[in-house]
Amino acid sequence: MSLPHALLTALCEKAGSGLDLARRFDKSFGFFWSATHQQIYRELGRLEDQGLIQSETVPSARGQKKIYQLLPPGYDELKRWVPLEDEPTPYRESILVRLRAEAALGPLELAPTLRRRLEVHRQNLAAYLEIEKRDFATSNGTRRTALQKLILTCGIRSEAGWIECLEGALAIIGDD
Amino acid sequence: MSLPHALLTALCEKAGSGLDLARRFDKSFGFFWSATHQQIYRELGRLEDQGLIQSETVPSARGQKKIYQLLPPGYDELKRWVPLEDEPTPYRESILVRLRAEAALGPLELAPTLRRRLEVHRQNLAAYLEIEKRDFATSNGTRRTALQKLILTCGIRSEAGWIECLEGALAIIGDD
DNA sequence: ACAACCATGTAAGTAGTTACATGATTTA
DNA sequence: TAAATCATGTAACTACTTACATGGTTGT
Repeated sequence: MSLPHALLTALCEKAGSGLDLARRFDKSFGFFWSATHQQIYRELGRLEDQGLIQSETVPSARGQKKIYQLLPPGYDELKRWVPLEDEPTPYRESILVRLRAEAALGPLELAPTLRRRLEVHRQNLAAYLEIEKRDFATSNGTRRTALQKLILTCGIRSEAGWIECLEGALAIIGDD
Repeated sequence: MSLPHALLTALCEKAGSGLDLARRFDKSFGFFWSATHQQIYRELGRLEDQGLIQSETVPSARGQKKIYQLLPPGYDELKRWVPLEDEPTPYRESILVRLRAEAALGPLELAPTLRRRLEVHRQNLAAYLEIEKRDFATSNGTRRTALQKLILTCGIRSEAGWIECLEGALAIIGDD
């Protein structure tokens, strides 16, 4: 439900085209709000209809690019939204459902699936640590960078948590 | 997308009515797959149509209860599903979007919202620790209880992670 | 010429949310 | 007798996913 505000935030940081945004959502931005390019294009259209952002068609490179930028009303909307009450995202983790079913139904060859997930989270962790080293090497900068670093730390902690959880599960179910 | 399998797992553990399941999903089960009663009733209907579960209408207490139980085909379907490839749930955390916007737009009275979220996660953590103390006091039981404990530990770690993250954010933005 | 990529979309389907409806039974 | 709780649903809506469409440009 906060896709529009995620996009406004991204555009506030830097103007860009739909594809630019899709790429940012695939990388760093997508850690806290993932979205596909279809969602992004549709939502950019809505935000422009509402007068919160503005596009400029640029006949650059290949095809035609539409560079979006934040307008003052979009700025205001974002400021209004930020301090609103916030509910935790409903938790839905299919891997934990699988583990619970495995607990109830006995050995079911779940180990390969767990190992694949483990590999994914190890790679995520490595990527986040790389970003931390590259972008936040120098300790405490501004309030802004401190907050950005905190968000990254949150992601690092999350990935580390998954790794511990999955290693623990593999230790219990063994190699089936 | 795994609501049907979450329900099959819950019914595999113990038969029950729609309301029973809704209550279980509000408590322990909901930690790894949350669902509202509307979703649950609809999905139970579908699962019965597919012949995976069976209901027996019991004229008990108030109203009429429909007790569902897992049928052999439901059992088989669950066994088939457990070891399938599993993708991480797309990450969507509006509070992190708010923090990122706060980083970009300067002080915006976000502290009260952060404190409310912090309180939620402290209560969740306390509840999980209570369950751990109550249900998993004795160390290593069966494989089954070891897995259930692991899932709980995963939840404890997640809540502890949020608490650290939110305390860190409050330390940076102060009391606005 | 053809593959790979840039760039923006449409269409159809599934999953989840929000609001409301219904009726019975216990408790105050 | 009114409120709270048990118990099961329907209807309408929004968000997200999956598959496909289109057309231009660069590199081989």
